[in-house]
Amino acid sequence: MPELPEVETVRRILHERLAGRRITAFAVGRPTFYRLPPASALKTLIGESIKGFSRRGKYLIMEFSSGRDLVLHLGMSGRVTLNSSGPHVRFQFETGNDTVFFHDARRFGRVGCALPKLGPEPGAADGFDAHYLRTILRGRTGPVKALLMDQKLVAGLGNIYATEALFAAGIRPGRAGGSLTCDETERLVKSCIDVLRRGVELGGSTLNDESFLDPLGRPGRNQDYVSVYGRKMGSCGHALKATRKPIGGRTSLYCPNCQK
DNA sequence: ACGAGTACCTGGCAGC
DNA sequence: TGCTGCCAGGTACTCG
Repeated sequence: MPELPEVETVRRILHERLAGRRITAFAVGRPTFYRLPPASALKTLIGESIKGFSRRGKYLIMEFSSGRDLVLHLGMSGRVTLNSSGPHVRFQFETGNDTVFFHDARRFGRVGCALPKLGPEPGAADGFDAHYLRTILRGRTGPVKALLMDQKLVAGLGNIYATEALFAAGIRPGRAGGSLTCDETERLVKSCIDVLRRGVELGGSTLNDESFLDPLGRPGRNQDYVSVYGRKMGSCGHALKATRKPIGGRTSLYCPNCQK
């Protein structure tokens, strides 16, 4: 499922390939997302020139020279492909010699949505530091993993990277946010930045069947460096456990030996 | 303000 | 083999 590194991988490829191009056609598939601008609104993008692609958290932003933006969220099964169609195409557009397809089997993706309020991004010069993390965790009784995945507090982390960051910092996912020591908070800041940076450098994570592929159909390489997520044994050599209660509605893995 | 729960959706897979 | 039913997960919503 696309988190910050996967979305950034998509952004880089689309930007490099499509910046400066003009939209010549736009088509909407069926059934579409339950939230998508009407086809008539999308059709008004025909003739617009693509200034480039930017990103905020997990949101991909298509910027036009006219000043208009189209905000895209890939949900958990969204994919963008260049010149390669397939099932579950929700919309597509043509520009130059390329056709860009937006696929989404589970239809959790969104298009044209307004960018919501998002927290700072780990690794960006954005204010995500130990002071900030201490401030948002102070007094919180909810599990630290749920807080890390709350996009209003921290932008970009989903289940995979939050799981990995907590493992790297030696902190159990179910710990109350407010229970972290200063030392743990500092370790967690560093590990969030590290796991996301490595994910971006390696072109995202392509786990077994939850296959992320970039717009050119290439898998990421970060899965070879995943320590916990989707594994039975951690990279530390210990058997992993799932938290008794799901966190934020999803199962959470940790190493009972290395994470306190 | 906070935390917990649920709807949204469907491919894939475990279990019978 | 073929069926059922459950699980995965990001966001937005409701409820206490």
